[in-house]
Amino acid sequence: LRSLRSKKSDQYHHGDLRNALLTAARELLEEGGPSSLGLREIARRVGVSAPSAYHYFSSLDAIAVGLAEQGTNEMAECLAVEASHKASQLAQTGEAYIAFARANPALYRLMFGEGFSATSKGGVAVRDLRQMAFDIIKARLAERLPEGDLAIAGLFLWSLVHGLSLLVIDGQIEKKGDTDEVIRRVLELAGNGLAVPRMGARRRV
Amino acid sequence: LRSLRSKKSDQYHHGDLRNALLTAARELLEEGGPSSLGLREIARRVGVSAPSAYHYFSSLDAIAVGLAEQGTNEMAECLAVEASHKASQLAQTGEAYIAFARANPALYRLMFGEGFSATSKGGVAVRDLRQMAFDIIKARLAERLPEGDLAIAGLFLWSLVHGLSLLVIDGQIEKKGDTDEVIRRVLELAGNGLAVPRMGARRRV
DNA sequence: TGTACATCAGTGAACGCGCGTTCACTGATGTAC
DNA sequence: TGTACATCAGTGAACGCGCGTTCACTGATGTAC
Repeated sequence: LRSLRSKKSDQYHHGDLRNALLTAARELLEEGGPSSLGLREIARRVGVSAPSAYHYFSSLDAIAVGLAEQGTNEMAECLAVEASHKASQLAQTGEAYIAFARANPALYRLMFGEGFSATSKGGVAVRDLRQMAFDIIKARLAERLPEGDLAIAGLFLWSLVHGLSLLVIDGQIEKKGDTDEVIRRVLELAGNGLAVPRMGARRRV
Repeated sequence: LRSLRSKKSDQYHHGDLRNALLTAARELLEEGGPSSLGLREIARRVGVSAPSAYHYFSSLDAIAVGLAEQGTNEMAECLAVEASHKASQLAQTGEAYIAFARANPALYRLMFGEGFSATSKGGVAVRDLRQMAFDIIKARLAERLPEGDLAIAGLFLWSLVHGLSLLVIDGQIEKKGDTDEVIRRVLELAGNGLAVPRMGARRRV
């Protein structure tokens, strides 16, 4: 490709415009949230006219779906990392999940439909992507739980990490205390439950 | 008030325009999601000119905050309902929380900042409202747990019901099975935890 | 090596739209006398 | 009971804006001969 040979950026043919658009879109997304995504602004950042985007995406919506796809793939990679101890694998998966959301807060929200209009077909495309993420979580759980409990246990764990991710992203956790430590302790409760402490089973304080 | 005496709706002075605007805004919100809120459309629905709204709200953002306030108050009422059995109070509070979100999905999302631009001051106003909801949850927990565990346990429970609410709202739970039953069983896990089942402690299947 | 040509990536101008907000106003209300 | 008046709720027109998308185009590219 010409673009790989020449660094001159002011040439007529860009050479990798699709990726350049996605990259700019992603920066814009993280700067201003899902609702700030705009085709004209994306093109502006790449230094290209707005209509040129239509050679690669059929609409602004399609760009957003492209970002969500990127996000899903990256998240899958993060969750696939091998745990260092088999025993704490679940907690580590949960932490990896939340770490991804914290590193890409607006992308994470986009992946859950924020910014798509209620009528857009992008919204349903994104829902299917989410299912992939869920399947990964369930696969992790399958190594530890009987199959009958899997659906409910998976939903339980997904709800927990999803909710916690959003609360952390929203700045809703109290200031005091290290955030990583707080996350670790909340996930720990996922294993133990909230039941009134049984004798001899002291919870860490 | 004149409006309470007369039913003629085509009079120059509306009489209760502020509430009428909020009501119309709320309907619009639930129809099209937080991003569909528009001052002109709200006024249109009430049958009033757009600028008239400025007698009651300083901006569109202020209307959205007004809706979020309504939502927070209503949610607080839902959570304050006395539990029928002391033992299952926590689960019932969780179910009430999720029931509110399901009944007012777009309002619930609005309460968590969706639809506010990243730079708007409405966003921070809404965050303070959320803290109120959290304090109620913690107050519920305080009746069952030692104070030292309260912050983490509260965050655990809040994360779980928040995440589950959103997943249900988003239509992300599997079709098969009654949704209420699924919610009940997930909340049940909050008490028991995911730990590998201990002998004699059979989980319902 | 040179030239004609098909391909198609990127352009500039324009369309139509609806938005939030401001402004000077008009019309209804209730009160003071 | 009647009239002048202050108040202020609601209006119509306009401003300026930026958006997503379409269109006919232009300019660079690489290939076939």
